[in-house]
Amino acid sequence: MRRVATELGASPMAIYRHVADKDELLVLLLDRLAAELPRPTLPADPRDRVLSACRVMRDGLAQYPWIVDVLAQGDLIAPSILWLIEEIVASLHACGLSHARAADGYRAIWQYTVGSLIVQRGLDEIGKLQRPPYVLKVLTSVDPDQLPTLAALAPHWAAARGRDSYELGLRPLVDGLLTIL
Amino acid sequence: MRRVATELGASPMAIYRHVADKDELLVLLLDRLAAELPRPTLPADPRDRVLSACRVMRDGLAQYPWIVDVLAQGDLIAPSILWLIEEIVASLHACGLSHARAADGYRAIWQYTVGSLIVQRGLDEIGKLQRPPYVLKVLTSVDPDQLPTLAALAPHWAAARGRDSYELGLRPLVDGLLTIL
DNA sequence: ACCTGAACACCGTTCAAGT
DNA sequence: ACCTGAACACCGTTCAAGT
Repeated sequence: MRRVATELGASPMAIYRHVADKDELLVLLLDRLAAELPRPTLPADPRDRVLSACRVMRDGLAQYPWIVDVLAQGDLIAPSILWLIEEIVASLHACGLSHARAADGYRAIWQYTVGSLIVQRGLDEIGKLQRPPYVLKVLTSVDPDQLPTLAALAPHWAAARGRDSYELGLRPLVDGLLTIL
Repeated sequence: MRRVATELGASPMAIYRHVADKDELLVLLLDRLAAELPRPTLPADPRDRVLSACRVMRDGLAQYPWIVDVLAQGDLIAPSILWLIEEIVASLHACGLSHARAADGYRAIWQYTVGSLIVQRGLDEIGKLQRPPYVLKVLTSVDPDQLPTLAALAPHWAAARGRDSYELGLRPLVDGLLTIL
């Protein structure tokens, strides 16, 4: 709030005439950014449509690193992004899922998306600080006798850093959701 | 740091003789909690073993709400929990995944787990505050003409609050990871 | 070797006062 | 109707000084 105020050339309290608290300002900001999000034409195939809509959601949320902190607080949604959620649940439904399963499916996708964004942000922050990642150090210096598989995976962790981490689980997750057992 | 200090009956700066900064204290604390985690006997079937190990990880991390904030910072790992990660990647490997795919699979599972914990914590916080959830209000008051599927799902969101949100996507995700296309 | 007190540079927010 | 200044109750952390 103080930083915004000085950037506006006003006192911190001037903001509180227009907004109840920090949370309200963040919802308004989030909603404005959501409204500016492009609405790309999505594939006709419902399964591809789910995947594409998810990627649009992820990319939109990944645009600003502070959004993740807001999402982590929970109970915040941008009304002007509802069309995207509709797109996802409608496509899940079109894939043959019941309404109940589509709702659960969206929740699972949402959880995965939030997690991916948070983990990615963490990696980016470490990368910016030029500090060697502690997680990587621990994972690549395990005792091969005690933890053989982990030791064998050592070279894979560093290689994985670069690739898009969202795709890793998105396809499997959506595949799994659409495979009714 | 100040709260810990007063709880110990010492000055805030006394802590800094034993620990470099807040992060170091948190890793030590996280590692101690991880060391105390029970090591249950996991199912022999590798697929069930993955699922069980994931649930142990989730339950361990869900024990204290502050852990989520620490994880959100990124680049923190408790060395004394490596046996569980070994368990997961070894089981994925035993299911037929290559080392590279097992590493990617673990990352996907990790992302989903972090997301699930964060979303769940958010819901719990709102529940504690007795405030009616804003997300729920928005989702259950959509225009049926504009967003028909979302409107049809309205009753499902409230019902979903109670159930365990981790299970929602864990099975589908692991199923999807183990289904090589 | 271990701890303390004062201080710095931050937060979000309340409250009374100004125009 | 809109804004300001001082203040409150917090943070993590530095730095010099104490025993």
